[in-house]
Amino acid sequence: MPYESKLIEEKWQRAWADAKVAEVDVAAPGDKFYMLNMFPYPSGDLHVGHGRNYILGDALYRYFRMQGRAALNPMGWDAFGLPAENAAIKRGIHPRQWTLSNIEREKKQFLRWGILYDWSKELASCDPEYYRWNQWLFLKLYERGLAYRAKAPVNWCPSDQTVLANEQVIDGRCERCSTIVVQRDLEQWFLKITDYADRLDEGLDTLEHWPEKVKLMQRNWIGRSVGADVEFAVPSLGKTLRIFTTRPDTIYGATFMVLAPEHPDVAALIADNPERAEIEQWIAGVRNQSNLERQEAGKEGRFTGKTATNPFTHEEIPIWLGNFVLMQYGTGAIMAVPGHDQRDFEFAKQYGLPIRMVVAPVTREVPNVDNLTEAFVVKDEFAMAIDSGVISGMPTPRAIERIIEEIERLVIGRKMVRYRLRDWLISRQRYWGTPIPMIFCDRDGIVPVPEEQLPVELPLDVPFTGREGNPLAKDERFVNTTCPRCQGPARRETDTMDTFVDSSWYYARFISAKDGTKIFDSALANRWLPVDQYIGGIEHAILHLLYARFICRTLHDMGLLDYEEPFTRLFNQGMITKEGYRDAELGTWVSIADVEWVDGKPVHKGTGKALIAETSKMSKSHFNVVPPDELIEKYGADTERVYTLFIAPPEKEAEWSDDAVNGASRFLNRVWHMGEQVLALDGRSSSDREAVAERVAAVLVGPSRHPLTRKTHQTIDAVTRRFDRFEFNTAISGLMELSNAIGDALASGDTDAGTLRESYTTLLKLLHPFAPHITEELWSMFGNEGFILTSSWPKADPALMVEDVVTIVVQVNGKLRGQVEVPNPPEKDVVLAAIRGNGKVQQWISGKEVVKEVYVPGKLVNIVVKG
RNA sequence: GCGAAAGUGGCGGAAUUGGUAGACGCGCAGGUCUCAGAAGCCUGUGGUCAUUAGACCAUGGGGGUUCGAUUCCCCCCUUUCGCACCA
Repeated sequence: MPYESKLIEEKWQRAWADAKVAEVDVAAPGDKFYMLNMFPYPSGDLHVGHGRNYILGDALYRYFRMQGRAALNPMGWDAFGLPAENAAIKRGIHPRQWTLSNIEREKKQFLRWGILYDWSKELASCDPEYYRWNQWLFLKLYERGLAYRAKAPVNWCPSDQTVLANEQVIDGRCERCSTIVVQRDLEQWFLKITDYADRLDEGLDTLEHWPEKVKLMQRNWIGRSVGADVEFAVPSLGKTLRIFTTRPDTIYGATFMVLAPEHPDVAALIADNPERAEIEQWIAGVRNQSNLERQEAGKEGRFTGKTATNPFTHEEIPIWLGNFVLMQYGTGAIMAVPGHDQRDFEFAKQYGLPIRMVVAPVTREVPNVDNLTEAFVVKDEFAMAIDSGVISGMPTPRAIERIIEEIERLVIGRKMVRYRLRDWLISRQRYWGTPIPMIFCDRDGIVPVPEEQLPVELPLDVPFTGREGNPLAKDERFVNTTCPRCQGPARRETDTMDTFVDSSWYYARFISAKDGTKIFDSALANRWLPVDQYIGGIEHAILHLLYARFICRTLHDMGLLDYEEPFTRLFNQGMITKEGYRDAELGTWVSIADVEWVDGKPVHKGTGKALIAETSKMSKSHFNVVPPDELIEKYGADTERVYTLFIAPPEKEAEWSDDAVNGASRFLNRVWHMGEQVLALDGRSSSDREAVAERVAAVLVGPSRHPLTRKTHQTIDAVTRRFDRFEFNTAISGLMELSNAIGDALASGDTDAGTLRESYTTLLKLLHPFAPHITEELWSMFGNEGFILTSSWPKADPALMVEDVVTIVVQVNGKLRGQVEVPNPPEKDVVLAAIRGNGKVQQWISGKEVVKEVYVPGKLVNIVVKG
């Protein structure tokens, strides 16, 4: 009987769905295991690259089920977002309709892959029943002072009349229309993630099962720096300017100050400067530049005309403005120490400002300032302060501590920890998102929408032109409302929330997805959270995961959750790439249908122009997408699953190869036909004396120590360990080895039916997470009741795993001279060959007299050689 | 520039604590079956030399530790990724 993947797969997909095998009663007791794939944005078609992510999760889910865990594996949709709105503008489909039809398509695809989700807990962020809790969360954050409104510079596309996210700005231009993006100051809503910077940083230490890489990226993003804030007096203004520095020990070398052009005190500083007009013009120019342009322009600055007093040297030092000082970090002002900071050094050189050395290498001469080509930046034990008052002679780490004490004693500043992290700007001038539940009243100002009025529903019948900003702002029925306080006329906030807000707490909602009375059930959430295994792409290493960690802490502080960390274990799978072809001159991508091969080189069919082959992420615009449908049609979903996990270690990027899929297909076909052979064998021998003798022998002598049994138990052990370590590729190779061994045993005919059957059914169980349909079918063909999915994971018997190995120790005059392991029972020749073949051991043997050779199975053998 | 990870056949990649480098698969070659092809099955497949037995060389390069190094240590080279004027 041929292996009919299509029939088998449809059959079992229906059976699992009918039996609701993946539905979990969250109130029932059990050894809970919450696993979660990052919920997808429903963009339409899923390709094999997406498949890797979900197949991997499903394999794990099935493994945990077979291990007897109460595994929960829910799925939902990150359904708000820009692409839906763009589709509406481009094709005249309502974002909601577009999104919902995509959800249907993707859901079907999950089913076809044989992925088991608990669909009873499905959620979509564009559903008012979901986003009302998003709004509720916002109100709670507002109550706690964690949501605030402020003016901030944003990316504005003058052509599209809208704000763009940073990701939507490509090389300073609008992603859609290529118009140059400008900076605009707008009133925006922020979430105060900076209040949690320290806790988010410290929490990383508790995440033992997160990839080091992700933790490091988050740590860098948060950017914790320890230093000091110091006040510098400005006598002419009668006030002080506060700076932040991580190197207070270099304060004796601070020969000037630099402020960001946006600094609030700039106006006062240049008020009576004769060059004021020019300086203001320069500031305006700098403010208009993007960060990139600003950096490319090099170091530029202007002298304010005023000076500040260095609190330690008591010198008057000039106050400059500089394009390299950022208003968003620290205090927007620095003390410049050109001798020991490269940026200050470059600025000083450019404007001829004094440079002074106040740190020197411990072991070498003090570098001569005049010959200096770069700043001397060393802050370890091998540097010390010089010419620096009380800290002179101290190694840098000690000098930093000491000078901070001094700063605090003089009450001119204090020790300070600062973070690079900025507050989270969540306003989007976009339609397809959660409306921010706020009302503007002329009398009462900003008034939150009362909880009982939630959700503030997104009106569905709005026009989409794509050219007049947010359509929500044009909808008078939505905008005009009454003030909850004074009942007078008021206007609604028309900005919607960043969709990262939606995804920052969805994992908790799954536990009580249909609860219409609260955001989630705390008691149940505390039982099921945190997520035991979270799976998703590395592209979310910072934003999504950081926001989720932040919101989890705010929920914790509201008393809704016992946990601060939402995800115990994190796994980032790698991307699947594929070769595509692009025009050698223009760089534009060409459809594979238009590629023709001439002398082994790709050329364009129509024009004959040379093409370059380039491997990249699967994308429609690169014409390198592999849709799963044809693949499943031709080989079956099980083949795609096995191939996808076999292709490479799961965390690595992997290149798709249409040829290599054959390998997985052959493997499953072999397993299928082998099953038929084992079944036939079984039927023949089950009633005869051989089988009875086997069973008697098994009881009397203990289990078989047949090599196939040993291989089977070694495989159980290896596959189990590899599952725990996410080494799916080698787990599958181990299963291929076992299947080869069974095939050999079948072919040679020297293995009894019982041993073969035992090994084969074990293979089916171990293979099930990877190829669920075929194994479920074969399992039932062997007359087993119930799903293989709900059967138990095999256990390896250590006694049956051991290879008999003899370790041979070669000693010369009692001194260890070599050691080799050889399989038991060792023939004399084998031992000698092993010794000769093992590196340099032969040199110790040759010319010496072997006085003793002992061969004892399973024991250490000494070969003592007389020197 | 700063930080991190990684370099093993034609390719994807294996190799518990240092212990027969190249498992498993792709590809390739030969064979079998066939009128022929496809699929399947069998055999071979790191390099050099050798008719064979076998020998030597090989895990980016160089050095070190060790009886023994893909693995541990030092230096160098290359690639990829992240951050990027964060004081």
